[in-house]
Amino acid sequence: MAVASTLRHTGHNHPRPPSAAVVDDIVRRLSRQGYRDTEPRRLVINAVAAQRRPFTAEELCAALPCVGRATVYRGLRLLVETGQVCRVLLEDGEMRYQLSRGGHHHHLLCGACGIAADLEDCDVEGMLQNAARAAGFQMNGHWLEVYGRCGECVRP
Amino acid sequence: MAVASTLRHTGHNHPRPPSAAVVDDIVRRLSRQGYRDTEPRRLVINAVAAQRRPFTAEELCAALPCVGRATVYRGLRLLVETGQVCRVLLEDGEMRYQLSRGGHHHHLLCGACGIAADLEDCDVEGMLQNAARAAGFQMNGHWLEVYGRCGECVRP
DNA sequence: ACTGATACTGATACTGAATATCATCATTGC
DNA sequence: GCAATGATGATATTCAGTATCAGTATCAGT
Repeated sequence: MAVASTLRHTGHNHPRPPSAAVVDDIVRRLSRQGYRDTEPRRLVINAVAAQRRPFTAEELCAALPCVGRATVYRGLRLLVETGQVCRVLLEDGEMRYQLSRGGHHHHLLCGACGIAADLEDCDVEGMLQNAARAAGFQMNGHWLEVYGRCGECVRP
Repeated sequence: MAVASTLRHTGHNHPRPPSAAVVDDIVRRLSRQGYRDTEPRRLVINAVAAQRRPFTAEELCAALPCVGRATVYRGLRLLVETGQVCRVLLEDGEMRYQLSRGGHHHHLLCGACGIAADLEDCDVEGMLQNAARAAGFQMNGHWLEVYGRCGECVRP
């Protein structure tokens, strides 16, 4: 039902060389939880860290032709479950993924170039808590995405 | 990747008798946009209006064994596109649908019984506008879902 | 270093939601 | 009524995601 949105793919669109430190960090955190350090898994993490914008599981598969589909999907799911990758909901309902920089945050999603920036220092929680309580509802969590145009795409 | 959540299905769970006025209203609005008034389509609208909680397309198909699958899917999509049915995002990422009572609003989603109440009178827009602008972002829209427990499910 | 328990991999098969196709039918404007 | 055309639904198809399972790699304990 979801339809891929047409994105204007601008210059800042190349996969970035993933910093080894970031990848090592993730592997270490997985290790601490009993997950092994394998080459295919490192390849997946590497590819995830190389993405510049929210990606789909299929895109990851395409970027990793030498890693089995099942392994890519399992690796991605593991990263989501351990909170190292966060889900990003596009305006049309499509679900994508992105390396999480940790902690609770929301995304500013540019409909033109597809970039997702993090929105921090925003106290929606408090406001929502109050509004929910007023409706006799006990709030435990929320999901928020903000759509629009990033600075790069507004100016010209 | 999304997994169906286990819901405690409480008493307030029967499909409600859909008010003919609501259905007629929807049909009239579709008519105004050039869509025909057909029996299968009315059946779909009827079933949508009868739902007590957010539903999936498949649930709708199951509730309408005498209407073709394709027709159910087309009907539902039409209602979403014309803004008469809104999408509801569950905490686990599953997408469901619900009859929209019109206008922009957010949902209070009970993880226990699955009910979705509307959250009104909540000025997240303003706060988000400011936060986005501060980040050099031009906000055009947003998606917000609130998760927790409804009054019914908290009390006992 | 060796080894055994076991977590991981990946080719393949499978599932299930959603859509495309297309001959037939129903609705609406005239 | 009647023609134009939008809608229907059986069927085939696509595609993302998962289950299976035999074989492999990893790592803790020796």
